[in-house]
Amino acid sequence: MTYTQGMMKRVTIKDVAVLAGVSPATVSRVVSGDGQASPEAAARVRAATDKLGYRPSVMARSLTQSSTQLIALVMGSLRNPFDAALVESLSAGFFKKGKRLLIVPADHGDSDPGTMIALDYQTDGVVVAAGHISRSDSERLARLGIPVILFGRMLEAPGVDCIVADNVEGARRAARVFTRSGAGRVVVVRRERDTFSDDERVEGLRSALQGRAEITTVKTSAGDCFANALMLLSGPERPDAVFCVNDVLAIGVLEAAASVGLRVPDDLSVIGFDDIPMASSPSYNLTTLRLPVDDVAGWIVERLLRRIDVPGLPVEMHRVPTPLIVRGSTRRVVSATAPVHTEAAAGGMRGQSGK
Amino acid sequence: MTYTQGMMKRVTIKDVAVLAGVSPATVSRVVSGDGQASPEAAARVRAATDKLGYRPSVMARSLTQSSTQLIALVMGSLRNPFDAALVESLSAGFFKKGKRLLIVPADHGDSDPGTMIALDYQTDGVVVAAGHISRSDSERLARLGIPVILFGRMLEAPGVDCIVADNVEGARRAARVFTRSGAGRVVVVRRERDTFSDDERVEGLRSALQGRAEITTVKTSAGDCFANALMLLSGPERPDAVFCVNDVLAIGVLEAAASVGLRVPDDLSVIGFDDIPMASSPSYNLTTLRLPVDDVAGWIVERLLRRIDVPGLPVEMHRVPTPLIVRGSTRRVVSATAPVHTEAAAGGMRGQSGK
DNA sequence: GCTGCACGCTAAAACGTTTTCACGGTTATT
DNA sequence: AATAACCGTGAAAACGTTTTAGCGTGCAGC
Repeated sequence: MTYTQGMMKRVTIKDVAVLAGVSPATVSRVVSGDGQASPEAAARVRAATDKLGYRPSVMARSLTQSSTQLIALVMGSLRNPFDAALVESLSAGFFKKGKRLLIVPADHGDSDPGTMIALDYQTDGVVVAAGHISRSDSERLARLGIPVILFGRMLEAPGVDCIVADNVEGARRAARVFTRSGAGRVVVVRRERDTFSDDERVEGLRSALQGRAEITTVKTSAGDCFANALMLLSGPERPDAVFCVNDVLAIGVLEAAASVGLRVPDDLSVIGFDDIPMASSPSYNLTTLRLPVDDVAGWIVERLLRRIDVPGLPVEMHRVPTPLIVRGSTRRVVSATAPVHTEAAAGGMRGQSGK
Repeated sequence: MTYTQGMMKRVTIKDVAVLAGVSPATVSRVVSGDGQASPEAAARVRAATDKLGYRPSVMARSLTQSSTQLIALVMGSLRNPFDAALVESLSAGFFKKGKRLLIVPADHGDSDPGTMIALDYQTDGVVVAAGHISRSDSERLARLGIPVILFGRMLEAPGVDCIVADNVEGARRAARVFTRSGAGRVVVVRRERDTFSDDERVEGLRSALQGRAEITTVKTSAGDCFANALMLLSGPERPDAVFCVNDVLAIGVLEAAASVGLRVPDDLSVIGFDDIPMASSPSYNLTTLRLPVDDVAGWIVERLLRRIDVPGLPVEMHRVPTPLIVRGSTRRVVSATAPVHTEAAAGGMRGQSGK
């Protein structure tokens, strides 16, 4: 099937103007809504736009105005469900506010493609959801008045707001669970590449466990986690507790434990981080530190819009709480003090027995 | 910490021109690379751009040129890992070709926001990865010379290329596995909302099983799948085979089966669709029809770029093969004729061992 | 009857590019 | 030697908007 080659010209403000019998300026004022126009002129213009199906060109508009309604989102792999959920939530949040998301894959060879694209397209803002932004780049953006939000990492730089999970406190909660259940040998499973958040989580656990348990660290990719955990759990010095810097790794460990016949949580406690949907599935039932996606996305949207509105705002470093979600991968202990979220099981009140 | 309010003006082609001692036209020619310029002029211009950190404004450029290098991606929820992987793969693929992805959340109230945004931003193309595009909208885009790629659904419309999994053949392969293992009661689990692909999959299975098995259909959301499967599997008329329109649902069924103590594949065969990474995890080990993400994304990228280059191209309807990946959730039978991919158990060679 | 003023509108400038046109100066072709 | 082709360049137009400046009109206040 071929079709008419008649690639029609775009309908412009001029077309509307002649049809409505007014000047382009008047059309602009009616369309953008702010200027003054007589009711009958406005009516004629509206009729014309409807008839022609006119839509203003953002490109042309952004030449004279400052705003493009575009936000650059620097994102990495979406293989981790948490990241996928974050992108989805951000996308929905910004869309509702009339902002559009421009995807920039991180780590694609070039240095800081986010900055480049933010400049090329005159983005209203930049959200760095994965990867990093260099100080010099962020300063360059700040100089142009383009605000930046950095997730998962702290950076003290002008025009850069940061939002990071409360990693240390989360890890401390995990440590408390381990010590209560009398874990003596704890293994920390983390990603191969060191990130700010992973460092904080591991360091938080280590300091909280100081002297109470023997700690060893394993680095692995998500893909190899199962195999590595297999070796670890079938070796001579088997740990009795494993802390993973995210749920995906934790699930790999759970798989391995099941595979070698270890009973969880009796023989082995496992705690993850993020609370992705899979964590609560019956076959995993993973105790974890929740990193509330929608809260994160919500804060980012609010904060960025706010900063776009009022450019002078001092930067903010936001910590989002990471409540402990107790499930079946850790032994239930009587909690004396710590406020702990538990999940109401179908029938009975699981846990909750606060003293 | 406050910073200098000095929101510097953007450095424009004029600034470069005066610094290099040439006209803006020459700068443009040097920067865009195609025009003719003397070596020494080019050198001076390049020195100037480097010194000032000049980047051309895509917005301004797109006024005179036709291209914005922007592709609108209409996407839905990313909760299904397949969709997340597709978005990631598309993003990487287009980025490598110099195109940027503009996210448009589908089903956000407005009718066809994809069309709107494609018009507003003068997108070079539109990829509909989730949801639909109406015939009138696609025709409107075609009239403006904006090509559309539709994934997961067929639409005969000018300027719209379609790519769809070979659902019927995939479902037929599943049916063959079921009949070989002597399944008599087959349940089809599908999503609540009917989609083109789901319809094809279900219809494919139904027609292939015609008269050989009793088929009933269950509709469920991913969230309720476990609960619904629980009821189904503990009821009186327990099925001996379940076909799910995607892996996420299949995993819910597997969870439920484990929960009620059914042995898979002895008591129950389960087949999914997509082959998401989780499907090959040891605790699920799901037999499924693979929908190869990277092939899909690759085709979309190639096709869209091709069509942007040569606008007159006749539309194409592409079917991507859906090989059967045999794993542990179905009984192994001696295959006489069908070419079947199996996974090498120990080594982890995915697929490849086809006869 | 003037002056001053708000109103509705248009003409024109501005935004930052690319592209067309024209113009000298070389170099190649007859 | 005359003419044609070509090359590098700059001035200016064009792209589709918004915004500023300005121009009549009608109206209130003296």
